[in-house]
Amino acid sequence: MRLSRYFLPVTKEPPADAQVASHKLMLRAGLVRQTSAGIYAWLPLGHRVLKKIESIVREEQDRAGAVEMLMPTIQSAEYWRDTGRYEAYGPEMLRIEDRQGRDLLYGPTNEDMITALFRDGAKSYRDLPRMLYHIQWKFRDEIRPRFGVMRGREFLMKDAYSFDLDEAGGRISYNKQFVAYLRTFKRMGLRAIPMQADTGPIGGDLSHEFIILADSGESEVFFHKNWEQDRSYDVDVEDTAALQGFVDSMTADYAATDEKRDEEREAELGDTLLKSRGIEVGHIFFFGDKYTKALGMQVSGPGGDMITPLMGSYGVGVSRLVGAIIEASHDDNGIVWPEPVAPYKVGLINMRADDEACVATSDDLYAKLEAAGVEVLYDDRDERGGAKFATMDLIGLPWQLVIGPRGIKNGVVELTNRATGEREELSAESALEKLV
RNA sequence: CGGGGAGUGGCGCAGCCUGGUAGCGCAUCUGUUUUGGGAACAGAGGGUCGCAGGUUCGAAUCCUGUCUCCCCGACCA
Repeated sequence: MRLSRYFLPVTKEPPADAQVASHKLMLRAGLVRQTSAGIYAWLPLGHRVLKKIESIVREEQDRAGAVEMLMPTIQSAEYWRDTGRYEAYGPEMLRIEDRQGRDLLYGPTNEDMITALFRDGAKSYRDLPRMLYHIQWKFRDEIRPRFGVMRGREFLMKDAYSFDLDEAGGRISYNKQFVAYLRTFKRMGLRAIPMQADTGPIGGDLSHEFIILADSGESEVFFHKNWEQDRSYDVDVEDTAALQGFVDSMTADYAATDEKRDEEREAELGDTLLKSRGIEVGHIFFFGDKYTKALGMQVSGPGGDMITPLMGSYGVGVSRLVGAIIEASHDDNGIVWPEPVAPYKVGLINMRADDEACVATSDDLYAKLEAAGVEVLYDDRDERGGAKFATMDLIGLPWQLVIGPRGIKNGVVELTNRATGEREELSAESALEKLV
C-alpha cells in the first residue's frame, strides 16, 4: 500500500482524554477513533491488526477442533428468559425494543443462544462432544468504560462453547482450549500466564484467566519466576493422557491474581515469587449443566438413557488484545508490533520523493515486495525524511526499509529492525531476500 | 449510580472572574529556500465558542435547563 493513497491520520500529540500508553498510541497512530464512550471506529491500520489477531485466534481454535459459526449481535430476550438470565443480568445488558414492542438485546455473551441452538440440533450421544465458536461483537454497558479498547463497551470477542457427555469429556475439552490459549497468545508475541480464577456469576469449578504481563496492567499478579522463561506448547491434544499431563505441568508453577493469592504457597516460594501487573486477555470456564439443564437439553445415550450434556465456555478479548499487545510492546517513539500481528511487515521509506534514483529504487522494491506477497506500507509522500521516520516509528512496523540518496550513491539501502534498533546497510537484492 | 472536571477551527489550549462580536501552538493550503530523525521564512483558508431558552443596547463571557465527554469509586472479556 502506498501511503499517498492510504488513510492514516497520525498526530504528534494524543487527545487529552487518553490516559494509558496503548490508548494514546492507538489514537496517535491512527488505529482507532472513539465515536461514543467505550465505542470505537477501527481505521484502516487498526482494522488490519484486529484482523491479524482474529486470524490467529481462528487458526488455533480450528486446530483445537472447535468449529466456527456466527451468531447475531442482536438477540431475542426469549433466549434469556428461558434461562432466567434476562432479569438476572442487570443493567450492563443493553436492552432494545423493536417497533412491534418485542424485547431484544445486544448480546453481551452467547451461552443462552448457543445452548438453545445446539439443543435443537443435537439429539444423540453421537453428536457429542462438540466445540463451537464464533468471533462476534458484543456489548456490555459498562458503568465506566476506560483505557481505550481495553475496556470498551462494544468489543470483539471470540467465544467458544463445549458440549460433552460427562465430566471427563468436559475436562478434555477444557484442556484443549487451555492449550489453544497458550498457543494463541504466544503466536502474538505475548507471554500469557494461566491463573486460577473465580468463576463468578456464571458458576462452575474449573476456571482460568490468561494474564499477560504489562507494567500498566489493570491488576496486580503474582507468579513463580519459571514463568519468565519461554515455554513450548508442543503436545498432541488428541492424546488425552499427554494433554492432561501437559495442563498439569502448566498449572504446577504458582500464578495468582490479587484476589486469589495463597499466602502459604507464596511464603514457600521466597524469592522465586515475582510480582507484576497484568491484563486479562482470556478466560475459560467449565460450568457443567447450568444451561443445558435450564433449557432442557438432553441427548439419547448408547443404552437408550437420556444424558444432559455438560458445557464449558472460552472467551478471548480480540479487540482488547490490540490494546494489550501495545501495552506489552511499545517504547518512547511508538508502537513496536510483534511481527505476527503487525498491520504491515515492512515500512518502505523513500527519503526523497523528488530524486529520480530514489523513486526508481523505491518503486522497484515496492513492486518486488508486493509481488512476493510481503505486506509493505510504502511512504511515497513528499515529506522530509525526519517526518517519515517519526511516522514509521509511531506505527511500529517490524522492518523499516530506507532508500535515500546517500545509500543509492553507494549501491545500498538501509534495513532497520524496529524492535532492536539494529540497522544494516545492504544491497537492495539482499534486503529483498531478507524480507521475503 | 455517587463524587469531581471539561465542552472555543482537525488536535492541544488561552480568553470567561471584571459582557463590547475570538486568539495562540500544532496540523492544513500556496510560494521560496531547504532535505538522513517531526525544516525555515512569507502568505492564506478554516470556528453560528456543545445545544436550547433567558438577562442585556450588546453574551464565548452572566442566569436556567439540557446533551455529551473525561477522571476517582463500585462493576467487568
